[in-house]
Amino acid sequence: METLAKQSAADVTVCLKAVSDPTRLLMMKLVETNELCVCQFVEMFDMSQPAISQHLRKLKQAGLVKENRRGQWRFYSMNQESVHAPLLQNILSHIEDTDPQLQALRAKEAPVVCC
Amino acid sequence: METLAKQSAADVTVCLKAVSDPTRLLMMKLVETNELCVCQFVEMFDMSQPAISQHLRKLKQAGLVKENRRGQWRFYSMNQESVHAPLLQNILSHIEDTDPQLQALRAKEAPVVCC
DNA sequence: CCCTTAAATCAAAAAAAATTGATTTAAAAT
DNA sequence: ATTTTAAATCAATTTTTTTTGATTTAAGGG
Repeated sequence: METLAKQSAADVTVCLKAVSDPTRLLMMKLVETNELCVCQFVEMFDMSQPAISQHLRKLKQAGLVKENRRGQWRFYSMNQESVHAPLLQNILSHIEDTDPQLQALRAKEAPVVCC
Repeated sequence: METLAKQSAADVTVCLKAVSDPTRLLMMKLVETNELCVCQFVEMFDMSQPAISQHLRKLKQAGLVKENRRGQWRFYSMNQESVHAPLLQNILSHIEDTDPQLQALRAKEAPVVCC
């Protein structure tokens, strides 16, 4: 059961550019099911807060994630309403769940103390 | 009927990086069915020969295309044996055939005089 | 052989993307 | 109101990617 939503080549490029960075691809994989806040990304990826924010900004600009403010935190999750959602899901489905990088990130996800 | 070949996130990134450039994405779409030589790409995309060669090099390094030498010409076509082929096909299937850029390129394809 | 042609390679320049440190915004809690 | 905390934004720097012009390689044809 696959939605084969077609788009222009230019649109596909927007999606691919957003997700062709290893950090952002993994971010999308994490956010496919979960909702995560910025501080969690910072801990998991061991990156500076502005760097994470910039990556999230690119994902948001491409329409791939949606932002959810709750208190002082901002949670990000996959934007299922996006034109890119079918293509993106498709791409993400090619990443094996046993991927070491992905598993390392998920291992860090639990013990987060913030938010 | 879809082969859902899974790969590591790092592998997926290799494929996405190769194809996240508008020129290279369209190159792959053209080469999905056809075999094209360098001089044809140069004419169709109206780009310098070294620029085209560099793009083809990236596609080849990622394993997305295969090279076929015939006389003084080199023909490129999609490498179906690649680990990335299933993902790539999937991505390409999201581009509509009515895409204006794609159609403009295909219109230029016929009157090529070289090779 | 020499000349032509196709296309790769190379080094340099230009353009685009990522990262950083500092600052700002804004929500909550005191 | 003031302080704290989360995260965005900004400007500057660094890194990566793309493009260019020149050169090289190699296949054919005379």
